Amino acid sequence: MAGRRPSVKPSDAAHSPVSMADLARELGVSMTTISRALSDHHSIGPATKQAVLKLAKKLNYQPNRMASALRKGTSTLLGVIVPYIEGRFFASVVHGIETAASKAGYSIIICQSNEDVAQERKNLETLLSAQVAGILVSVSRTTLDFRHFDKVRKRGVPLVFFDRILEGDSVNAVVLNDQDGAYQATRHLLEQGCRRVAHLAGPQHLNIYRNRRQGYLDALQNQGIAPDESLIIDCDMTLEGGQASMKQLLALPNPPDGVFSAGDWAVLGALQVLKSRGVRVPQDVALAGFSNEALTMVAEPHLTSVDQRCEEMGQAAFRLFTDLAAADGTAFSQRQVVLQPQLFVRESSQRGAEVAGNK
Amino acid sequence: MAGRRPSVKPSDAAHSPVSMADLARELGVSMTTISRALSDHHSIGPATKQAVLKLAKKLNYQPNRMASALRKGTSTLLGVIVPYIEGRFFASVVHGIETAASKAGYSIIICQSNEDVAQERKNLETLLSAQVAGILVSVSRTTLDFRHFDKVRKRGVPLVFFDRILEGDSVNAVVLNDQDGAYQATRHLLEQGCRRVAHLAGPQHLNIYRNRRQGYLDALQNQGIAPDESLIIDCDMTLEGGQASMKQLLALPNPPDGVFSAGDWAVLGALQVLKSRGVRVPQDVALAGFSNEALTMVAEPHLTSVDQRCEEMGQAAFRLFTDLAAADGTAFSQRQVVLQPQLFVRESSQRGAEVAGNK
DNA sequence: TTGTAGGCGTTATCAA
DNA sequence: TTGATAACGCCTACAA
Repeated sequence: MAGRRPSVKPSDAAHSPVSMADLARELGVSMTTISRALSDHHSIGPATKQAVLKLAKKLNYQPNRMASALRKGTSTLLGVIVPYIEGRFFASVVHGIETAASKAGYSIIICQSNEDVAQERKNLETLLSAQVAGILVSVSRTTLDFRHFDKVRKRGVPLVFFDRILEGDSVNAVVLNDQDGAYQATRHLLEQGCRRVAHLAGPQHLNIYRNRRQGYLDALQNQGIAPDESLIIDCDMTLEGGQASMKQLLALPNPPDGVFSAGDWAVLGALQVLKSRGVRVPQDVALAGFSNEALTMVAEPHLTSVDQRCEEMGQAAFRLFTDLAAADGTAFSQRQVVLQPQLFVRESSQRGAEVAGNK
Repeated sequence: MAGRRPSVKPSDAAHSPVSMADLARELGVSMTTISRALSDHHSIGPATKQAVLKLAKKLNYQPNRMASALRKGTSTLLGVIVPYIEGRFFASVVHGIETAASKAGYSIIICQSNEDVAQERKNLETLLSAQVAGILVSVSRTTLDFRHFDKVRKRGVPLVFFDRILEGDSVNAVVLNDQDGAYQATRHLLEQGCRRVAHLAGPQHLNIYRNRRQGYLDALQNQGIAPDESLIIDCDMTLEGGQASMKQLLALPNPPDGVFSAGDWAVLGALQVLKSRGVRVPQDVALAGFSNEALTMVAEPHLTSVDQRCEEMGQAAFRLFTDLAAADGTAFSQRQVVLQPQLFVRESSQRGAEVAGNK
């Protein structure tokens, strides 16, 4: 191809970018004309417009979004705050947001709160100071009130919460119907013939885990089964936590024949304990988890799980932002988008004739 | 806690942020004074300085980073381009970058190229147009030349590549010593008594997979073993690809007793095939993978794998950026940082007395 | 259809 | 130690 690049010249110093003023000077017209040509304004001669565009391309003109934002008072930057970016869920949501945002001409600034309110507060300041057009946030585990978000509202910056929200407050949010997901999973276990379904419950101060527990209870009630408190185990949703919980359940005088866990790692822990004790899955104990992590397809047997629609959540969050931005601060009426989760049935819960594959 | 928030006032319109001019007016001093007080400039009376800071806090003043950047010609925004954000590797690297960056007062803008050069080109324009202070990039799979990066250099914007780089070109980069990682893994298999070690090789146009293959060959040579071409299988590094590759290997007249895969998903596929055929792991065939994905601890037996030091890579990339920025365009001499991978030995390759646990 | 001029919020230069 | 003033690059009344 092109010959090898000449060795870097020492005097290859920063080449200042070309501005509208440069184009104007070059063409002998005013900056207004340039501006209009580039922004596809009406009232501009097609000839001049073409000339401007051509020169812009030739000189490799790049608009300065900062200057534009400063002038217009609104940028094309979007702030996103997540507890952490690692792990399937948030990474996928961010993927969804970024994809939708970049299509619409927005860039996203990512901040991590590391599950710390203080950091979350700082993130908010950083983003406001960067003049973002909107902020999308999933609150940290340690966020107990909303006061620090008031600044954002006062500034008229659209604010959208996703997944983790503080309940009892009126906010714009995109959430998963965790309750229904849990209901689906539990009902499925019951339909597979389970009579005593246990629940590994997550930290109850988080809305998502409260809702999953409620969905579990709903499914039992719907089948006329009275909940048994000894079958509901508090669990931190880790692998080890799942193992401990399962041991606790097996130690019961009347152990369960099905387990619905609010998380996949915990249900994996449960599976490991069952296998180590020679308990058959799903014949003796059927299992279902929540999140549809990659591990569900690695474990043996494959684990039934509830999918959280991560990408859709990201897309929906972005759309909600654009809606709010379009409403232009006039109607900050709180809007909630609720996504429907989907149960993926796999071997760990399938007691029927043949074991259906992945899907 | 605090009483319930009053219902949203309809006239709760966008409250324009307080600027330096506001502070100046309020205190009856000039904007220059305000600026100096806030930027901790010398030559300012301690009394005035205190007054300014106090008022700033009271009125909740937030500096406008855009205006500052416009004036100073350099922002505190950092652009990051990755092929995709999902998946453990890039998410972790981004985590590392963000953590280091936010400590230093930078915010990061994330772009995904979706493994597409055209998109990558667009990302670059977007970032330049956002006036970022630097760009960190892991090139897409379809990037075959560097021309589109020249613009970045011409602008004097520090450019750092990480993990995936185009070889033969002089760039600033942080990479993993893939060759050594592969060498470690292969040597380990040989030390466990394997005589015929196969290799599942990734797409050879990517430097990382070429280097892993080379490391494999080096280890063989180091033990005086002549490489057997039939034991080196081209694989797309997916689960299915790993399955197919393993079947191919088992069909050989003289099948291998060890497999080093350039990726974890492929080695998982291999494991599945071996188990389904009743071949014992690690006794009959020992396995090792690359990436140290979460799945290595889920599979049974746990999989030996090479860790990529994702977070360190992110940190190192950011540090390299700051170094370049400090050099101030004077010395764009290419600098390479090479990280040392670490082999995590687990059950899938451990033929010794007792099977050591994780870590 | 085109041009002039002022300003977005900040910082740097100069003079007081 | 402080203040007036001019930029940075862009947009947009308003005037021509």
